[in-house]
Amino acid sequence: MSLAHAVLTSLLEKPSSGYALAQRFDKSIGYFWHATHQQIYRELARMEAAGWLASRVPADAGNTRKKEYRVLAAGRKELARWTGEPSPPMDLRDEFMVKLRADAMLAEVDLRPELRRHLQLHQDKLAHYQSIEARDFGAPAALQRHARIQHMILKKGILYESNSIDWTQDMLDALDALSVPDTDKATDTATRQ
Amino acid sequence: MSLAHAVLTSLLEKPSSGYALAQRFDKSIGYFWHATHQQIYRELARMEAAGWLASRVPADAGNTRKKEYRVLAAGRKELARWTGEPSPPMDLRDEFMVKLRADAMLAEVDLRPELRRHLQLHQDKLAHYQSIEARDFGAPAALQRHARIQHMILKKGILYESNSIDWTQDMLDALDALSVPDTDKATDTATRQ
DNA sequence: TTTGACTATGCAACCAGTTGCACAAAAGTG
DNA sequence: CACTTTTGTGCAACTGGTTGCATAGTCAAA
Repeated sequence: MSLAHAVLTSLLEKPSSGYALAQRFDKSIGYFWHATHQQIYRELARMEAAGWLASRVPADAGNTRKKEYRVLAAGRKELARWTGEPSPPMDLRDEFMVKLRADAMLAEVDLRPELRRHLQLHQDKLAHYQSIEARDFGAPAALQRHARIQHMILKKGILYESNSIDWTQDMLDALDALSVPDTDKATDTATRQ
Repeated sequence: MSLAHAVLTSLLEKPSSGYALAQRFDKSIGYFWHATHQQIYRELARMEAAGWLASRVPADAGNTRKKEYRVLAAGRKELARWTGEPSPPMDLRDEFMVKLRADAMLAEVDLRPELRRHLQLHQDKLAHYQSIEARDFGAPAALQRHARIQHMILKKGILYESNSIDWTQDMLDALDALSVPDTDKATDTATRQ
């Protein structure tokens, strides 16, 4: 169970309502752990029942059902415990790679338009990350521990996107090279591995 | 549903039993789409029911329950259809990044041993990918379409691992710098491994 | 010859994540 | 004033993935 811990971390950074949490999730921890509002509400309810969180009606609630959650000592302790556990290495689960591999066998679809679309998405995301970097980590001073670590995490995202841009471009070039040449329709098969 | 399509692709590359498929999965398509034997058997049963696959008892079955599956025209068609659909960009889901971020707030656990463990795992995986590359894609000739594409996919894995190695090393250096107070620079070369 | 490792398939229960829907107050817009 | 959008919470059903267990034949070594 680690959505719970992602939520705990986010709440530790700033006590919030479920809604605000869902919003924030998409643009910080959500880079490495996406979640829908449904999942978040469900986890908040569970964790409150487990005594990891407490909720209160915030000042700006009006007469809405808005609730603000904060982390209790038990939640903090659980988060520390979990943080010390070993993690499995991230599993890449890239649907598009499967499609490319399928197309390597079938050669029926031109995947270049989709590659170009992905290229654009990666470029947008990179630009977005870089603007966050400039805004939040531009000053070379102010290097507190938590800021340093968060900066490194953001850098991982930046690295990943740059990487993806380069690779996608190479893949496009390779497909161009394959589709231009005059002949050789090698579709059949018997592969290794 | 895309485990089904990953299985179709793999079967298209080579008709196999569920067991063999599960084995192979771990070292080819499995780099980008992991699955347990349970999932694979379940998908095979579903797809056979849907008429995408046919099974037969292979010659080397003895009197075991071994079955060999192959892709039928309907399965091929479905795979082509799916391949043409747009894919969502891969979602990174990295538990360890969440832990780092939690530790940025808590500062209770030393995550460097775990980082070193991950560094080793990435290095092993990179070495493994590179040995596959040397074995299967070493010859600069023989560049058939499907081999070119598969090589590019492998390269994506290589790029990702190199990337991860660099970043993990940087993160270790950053944590070293943070844990040694006041003495600027002293740790520069101390931790290179 | 029994034990253990490996090949091979599968059921059942569970847990996590997704989707569709519904409700309701607040704030902005024509 | 009516209308839409945004903020905010939540249930129910479903799908996909994981875990534990059960079964059974083959093969090699103790």
